[in-house]
Amino acid sequence: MHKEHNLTKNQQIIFDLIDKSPEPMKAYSILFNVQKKGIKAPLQVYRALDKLVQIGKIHKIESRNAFIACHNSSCQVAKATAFSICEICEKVTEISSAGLSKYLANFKDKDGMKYSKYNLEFFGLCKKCR
Amino acid sequence: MHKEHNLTKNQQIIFDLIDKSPEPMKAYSILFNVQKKGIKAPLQVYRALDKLVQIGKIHKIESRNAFIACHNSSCQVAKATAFSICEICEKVTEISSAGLSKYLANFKDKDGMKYSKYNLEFFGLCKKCR
DNA sequence: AAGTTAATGTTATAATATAACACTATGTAA
DNA sequence: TTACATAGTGTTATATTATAACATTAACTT
Repeated sequence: MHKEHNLTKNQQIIFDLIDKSPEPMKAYSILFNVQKKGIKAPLQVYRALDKLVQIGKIHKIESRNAFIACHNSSCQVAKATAFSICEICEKVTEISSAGLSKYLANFKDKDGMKYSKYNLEFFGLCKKCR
Repeated sequence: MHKEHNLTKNQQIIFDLIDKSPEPMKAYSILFNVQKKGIKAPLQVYRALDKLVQIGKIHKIESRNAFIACHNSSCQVAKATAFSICEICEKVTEISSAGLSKYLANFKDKDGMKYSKYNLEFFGLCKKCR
């Protein structure tokens, strides 16, 4: 569940674009798409992306350097993320599994260390590509 | 458990360097360190890294664009990796937990999809930094 | 010895991301 | 309502990470 943040103009433009995209978007592809709206420089994009990630409106898919909108109301603001990634078509889906998130949130390593955050990426073939 | 691969000269040089490093190494830092051994170009480094990742001798820490040697004899050749990362000192440790790897290897999503591979990164503060 | 596959060396360039600085907008508190 | 702090903007330049393309060499296979 997202605390409401009032997005600024740039943040809103970039969030809307990512939110409408059926697939993760890369920073320079975002840049290309918003140039007609007056966002001209990479830094403007990266700044908006940083903020959107911070507040949990989008997530970064680390293995792909790409960004998707968060559609998981149970995800704890960028603190606990899990994705499935198809290695053929590159489709990415956010996983929301109560069991998984509970298991990982409570995971302790050998030293009893608990973690404040995690990111999990599963790879395989999606239905279509199998 | 690693199948034995005969590393080539470049692969061996680069593996040795990473293996001796107490922390993950970045590609261009590797390049800098092996230039005296005759490896002059980024591509030579990236090619060796690709191969080493493929055969499971090293892993890439995706959130850091850095590489560490695999010290986990139970890790299934780059198919199932988990790390803890300290957000202050950036210390990275490979996690080997039979419970965790069993849980993740058997994880199925809502559609019953099983995955052939995963990568998990936990973030928090290490003992020293707490 | 010929064919195949993997690795190398090299130059160039693509793709991803941040530094630094001057300026503007917004919210908060006296 | 002014002044202060904080966050966001616009801009130029540059750093960092990664791959394309091509000619060559090494190693393995039959």
